[in-house]
Amino acid sequence: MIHITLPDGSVKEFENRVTPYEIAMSISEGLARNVLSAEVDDALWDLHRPVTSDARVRLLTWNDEKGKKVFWHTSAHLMAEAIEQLYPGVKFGIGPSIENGFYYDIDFMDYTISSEDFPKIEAKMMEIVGSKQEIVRSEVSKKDALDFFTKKGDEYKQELIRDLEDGSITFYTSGSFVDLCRGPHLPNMGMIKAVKLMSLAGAYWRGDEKRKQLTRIYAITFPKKKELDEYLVLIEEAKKRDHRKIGKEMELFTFSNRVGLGLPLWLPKGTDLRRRLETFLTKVQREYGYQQVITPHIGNVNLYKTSGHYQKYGTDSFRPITTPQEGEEYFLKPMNCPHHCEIYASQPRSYKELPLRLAEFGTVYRYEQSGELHGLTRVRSFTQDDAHIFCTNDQVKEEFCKVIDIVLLIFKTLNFDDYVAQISLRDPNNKAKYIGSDENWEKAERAIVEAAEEKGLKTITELGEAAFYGPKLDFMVKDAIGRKWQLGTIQVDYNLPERFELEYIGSDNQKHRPIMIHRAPFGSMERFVAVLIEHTAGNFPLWLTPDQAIILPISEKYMDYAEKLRNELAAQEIRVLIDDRSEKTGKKIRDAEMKKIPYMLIVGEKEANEHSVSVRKHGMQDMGSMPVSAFAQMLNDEVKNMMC
RNA sequence: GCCACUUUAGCUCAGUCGGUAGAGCGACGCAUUCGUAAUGCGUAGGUCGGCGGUUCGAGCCCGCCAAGUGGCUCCA
Repeated sequence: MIHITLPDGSVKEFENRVTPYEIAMSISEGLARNVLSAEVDDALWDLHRPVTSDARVRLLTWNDEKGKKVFWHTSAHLMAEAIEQLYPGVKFGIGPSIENGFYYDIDFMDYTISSEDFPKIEAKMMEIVGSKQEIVRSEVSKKDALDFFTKKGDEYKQELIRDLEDGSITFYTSGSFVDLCRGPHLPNMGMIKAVKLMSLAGAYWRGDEKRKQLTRIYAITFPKKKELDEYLVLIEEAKKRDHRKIGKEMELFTFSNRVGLGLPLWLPKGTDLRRRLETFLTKVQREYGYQQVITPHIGNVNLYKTSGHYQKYGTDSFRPITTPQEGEEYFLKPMNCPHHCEIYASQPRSYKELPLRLAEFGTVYRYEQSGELHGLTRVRSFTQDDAHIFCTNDQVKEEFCKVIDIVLLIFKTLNFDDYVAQISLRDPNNKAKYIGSDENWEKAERAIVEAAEEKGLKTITELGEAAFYGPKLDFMVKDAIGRKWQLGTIQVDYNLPERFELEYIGSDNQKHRPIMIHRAPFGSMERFVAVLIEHTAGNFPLWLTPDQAIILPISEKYMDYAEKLRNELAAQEIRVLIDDRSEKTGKKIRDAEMKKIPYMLIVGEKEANEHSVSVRKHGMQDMGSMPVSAFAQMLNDEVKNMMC
């Protein structure tokens, strides 16, 4: 007898072997129909692979992330099988499941393939699905595995096998298609009811730029046709939130080839919005004891030799600027910290001055490969809401807490609730590659972990992701189509204080080295605004939006009143426009709605006589009329309530 | 930078078989003076991304280049 413990704690007894499928059957037929895979003592398991000893078993369905992964991984095999049938002789790299679907990297040899071939491949996949072929797991020896793919002539699989341990290698066979795979898989392809090939991309074998580029096909599958349709609608909706589209429509920013790639031009309305964010943060930072500084956009090559960036990145960055007479070399600044270090070093510092917090909205320039540029999220010129905190070892934790407070205040003010904080620590097995003493690192890492904990952040911890100069905490959010971006960042740095020989005089009258914390709660203004646009779909909070209200006169007869009204509201710091076109009210409302202006003020004879406005809120119906003063009060109250 | 695709009016897009370009929105003008999501009529606006080739003739076919999009690699 063996004992199977289910997630709810119940225990079932079976003869000496049982498959997860049989376990599902013993619970209900419906479950058995829907179960995709299983988890046996934390290992993923094929449905028909027997369990032969006591174990904890969790049955996985489409509703489990892990169940989806198995479903999509099997789908990758399905796609590969279809492609092998259509293009005999192609070679396969890897084909994993991803967050939404899966991909397969394929060497198409002499075949050329484009998205026009997708329907053909999809049809072949559905044909294979129709045959409901079973998927069979087999354990093979390393030698047999190598022999198989040597014979097949697939050097990519051979390379993968060479890195594997003998005795742990498994093949999965479906129809004529045999693939090296850890599994597990669906018991048969028949469960896949809808397939869609999404896109095509080049991908270097093993992510190495120097190796061959394979063709990556992204695709997704579903157990129900309806779910595919819903997914496609979701993607269409997400595209409507794309900050590049909304940024153009709302006249926030633009790009010009003549100015250069990846160099954003902020239009008046976008600048307006950005300035308000900057003013907001500046005010918060003042309360937190920051001092504003301004530094130039370029720095002498020696600055970057001192900082170490020249040695590390000099050849990858923009080329230096050379002065005509003296031949001095300057670089566009790729970061603000070296300049700020020199401000710190400009005078002797006492421990009584620490923590010293220097803040700057500093525009930096970084070379990014042309193919990598993307709207406002990946550019070559951007403005960091940068600050550097110079403090003692003992102050690191408190400073971290305070910065987290600022980030959370911003997120709360802007209703960002879907973020993850990533703590990046040292690789414990390779401490040698990091600068700074063991003792300091441990203290700083502990400080970050504790600070994140105290602030109740939802965190993930990544070992080995720390920069060589210190551990860090990054705030990650997703854009409209699910891509993850780093926004806020807090980084401890032992390196620059060392390189710039920064010092302070302690209470013991001895010289000490400060610790530096880099931090940017927005990250960069460009990226933050991009994410904000996608987050709000352009419906910015009232305090941020470029235009808060628009006056819609019923006819030209009420233009005088509209003008008077505008002046009155503008005097109360309300940003208001007038639609003075000779259009019908319905048309003006429609246009104002589409421009996402929060308040529409319809004025005609009645309002002019009463000194009132008829208010319509964006996305809502008529709110009725109210005195002008009441409207102004309401607006200002709304703004006040938004500022946490 | 690499792979694939895309590029037609300010925007969104159509353009058949190769025969010198169209729509809607927007802009402008005229009429209309209007009460909660599109008033009517008219006008202007295009070296069809650029350069070269094939052809009697190229938006359409071919080549090169540029930019955009989706990825890869990288991101101090």
